[in-house]
Amino acid sequence: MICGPTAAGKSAIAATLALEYGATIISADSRQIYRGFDIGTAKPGWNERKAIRHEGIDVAEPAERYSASRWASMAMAAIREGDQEAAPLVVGGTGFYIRALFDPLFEAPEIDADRRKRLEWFLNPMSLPELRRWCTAIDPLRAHLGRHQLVRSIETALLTGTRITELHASRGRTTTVAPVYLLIDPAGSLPKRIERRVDEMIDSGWVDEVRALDARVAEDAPAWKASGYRVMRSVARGEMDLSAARERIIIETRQYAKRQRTWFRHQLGDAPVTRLDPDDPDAGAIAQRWWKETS
RNA sequence: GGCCAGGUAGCUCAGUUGGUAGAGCAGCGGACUGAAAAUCCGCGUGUCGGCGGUUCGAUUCCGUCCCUGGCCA
Repeated sequence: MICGPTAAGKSAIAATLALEYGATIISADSRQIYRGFDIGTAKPGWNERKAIRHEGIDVAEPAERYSASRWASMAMAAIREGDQEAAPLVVGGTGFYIRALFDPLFEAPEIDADRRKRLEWFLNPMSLPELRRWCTAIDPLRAHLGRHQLVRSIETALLTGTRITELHASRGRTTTVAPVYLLIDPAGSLPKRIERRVDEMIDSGWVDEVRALDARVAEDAPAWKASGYRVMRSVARGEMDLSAARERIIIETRQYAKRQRTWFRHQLGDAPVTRLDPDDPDAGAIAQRWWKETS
């Protein structure tokens, strides 16, 4: 399990290990799942994908709403199918997905699509404080969360008759794999790395990619939520100039990396964590040692 | 050189009819159980350009100097 903030250099380290030991890489990245969103999500190139087996990339259409549980079952299947010679390397920055793999989500009761749609019709126009009030009444332990979580809490409680809070409590743990983390985080050089990577993306034709996507992908498709893509879309449409967009995207990416760091600081549980600074001259050796201890 | 407009938080600016100041953005910390690159929550002392003066008290008024932009020479 290799994790860390965006642009930290995870994939280079993962690729080295995967090549050397013939491991499969399972991408734990909620944006690389979308077909066509390549440059801005920093997908591995074709050569790399030819040399190393990758799972979890290009598995959904841009307009599809994906989910952590869907990712987790895909990843679990890939782990089971994989040959036993080399353990697969789960690598990515989507902490929530990774946690869903090792610490399974609660069993969600089926919700009737029609009823759900009708309820969302009612809930979606509500202001945040209003949603909060509803959630306080229905499932108070979740009333401090964000908009999406509030809606889901209310939906689940109303349409299944059971609160998410209760579903958590009653969930049976079915963990079959235990994570061993290699946390990659360049202490001070992350902002520079982010800046460099955004420039590389722009140089590789990101604007053209976005222009083509804009022509065929619905404006509100989930894939557009990948950071930078909405800003790039304004550039493609001539509403913003490239240098302003560049600044904005660098900021967005930094903010995302910060949220990732917060996640990895607190949400990894009791699992063993090896820290690796990619700027450390011994980085390669540390990665090797980590792999050997893991296998 | 003269005239005008400015100099307040990292940035863009607001404000104080004299009682030492606050927004947005940035930044920092946090939450997170089927949308997670998402969605949310919390955090603001800064020689109010420098030095003098008036005043019980000046970032605010006066003088002077410095800096920036514009116009005129």
